[in-house]
Amino acid sequence: MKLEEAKEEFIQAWGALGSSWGINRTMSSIHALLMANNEPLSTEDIMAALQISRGNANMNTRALIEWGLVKKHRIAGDRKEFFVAGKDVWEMARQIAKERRKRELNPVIESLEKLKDIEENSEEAESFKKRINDLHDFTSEISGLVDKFTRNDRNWFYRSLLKLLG
Amino acid sequence: MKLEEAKEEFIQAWGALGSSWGINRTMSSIHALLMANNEPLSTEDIMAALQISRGNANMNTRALIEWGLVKKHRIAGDRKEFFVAGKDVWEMARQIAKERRKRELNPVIESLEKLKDIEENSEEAESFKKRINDLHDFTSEISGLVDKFTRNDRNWFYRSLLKLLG
DNA sequence: TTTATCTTTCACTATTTATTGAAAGTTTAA
DNA sequence: TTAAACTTTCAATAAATAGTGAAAGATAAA
Repeated sequence: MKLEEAKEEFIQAWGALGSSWGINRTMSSIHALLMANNEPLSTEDIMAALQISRGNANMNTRALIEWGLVKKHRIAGDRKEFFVAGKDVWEMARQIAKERRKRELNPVIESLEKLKDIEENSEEAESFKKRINDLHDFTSEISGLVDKFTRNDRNWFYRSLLKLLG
Repeated sequence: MKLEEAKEEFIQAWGALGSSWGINRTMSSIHALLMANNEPLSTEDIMAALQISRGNANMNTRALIEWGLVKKHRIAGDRKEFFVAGKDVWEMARQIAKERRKRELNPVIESLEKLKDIEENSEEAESFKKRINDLHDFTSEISGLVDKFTRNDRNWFYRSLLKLLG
């Protein structure tokens, strides 16, 4: 397979993965494009490579920066902004986990906490309370795991995982 | 808080979580509705509770059954089908992990494998190959972990997790 | 069989989400 | 300052996704 062809397929595959994870296709395509290219790319490069509008390119590079997956990069003597993707896969995973915990897990945990105090004591109410409690315990556990994962250095989780899977 | 109020809020929260995970809102609302109710519910019950059409209720209960999150339940002397959600949170998590691995992780791993054989040897190609390799290693590792999680009994993963976090 | 009851399908419609592009805003070199 | 170079915003539009409901398809009691 030729390099350029491989890059295109990679952008496709990564874009598809993103959209099944609630991340929009363009955002993950830009991420893939930047991962596939070592040199920093400008907004114009991105527009040309993915055939998208300036507004779209701008919004999504900014989102990637917010997620901590991409960094701005200045090139001396050029006024344009350039973008580069982080190079470390584990660091990338950590950033994604961190964002998603913040956006998705935390709100659900909060909701579940609010739902804990139900004034009724019927059998039905007790059974509902139990489920809510189980869910709360579970999501808190996962949240704690993700937190440890995002806080620790790269090797910590990797070593533990190898031990776990060994 | 009153029980009925709590149920409604739970359905809301679970629906919102689902949609940020690429699962449609109705599907996760039905799931929440069934989790909130011990007794089996019929399609009509679901239609009434969530104010949705028959077609929609049918499609999404079927999807939940495919995902292994909900089971059909027959009530003697009644021709209607009733539905119940599984009661065990860990079992639920395992089913979701299993489905998502199949639908999302596996295709990406396949793509990455195909991308490994690039005929070029330029510096750029080598660097791209390295990234693809790193990603492949990472996704395979995660896939392996998820696989162990889905195959083993509830306590295995829980114990491993505690060890990992200890 | 027949027929009443229940389930599934699917073309159409509604809703939600993503994208565009032009105008407004910002920055910096001269 | 000014004005060229670049970035951001946002109302309008397009595209994707979800939902409806009526009709067709099953199923099973009589």
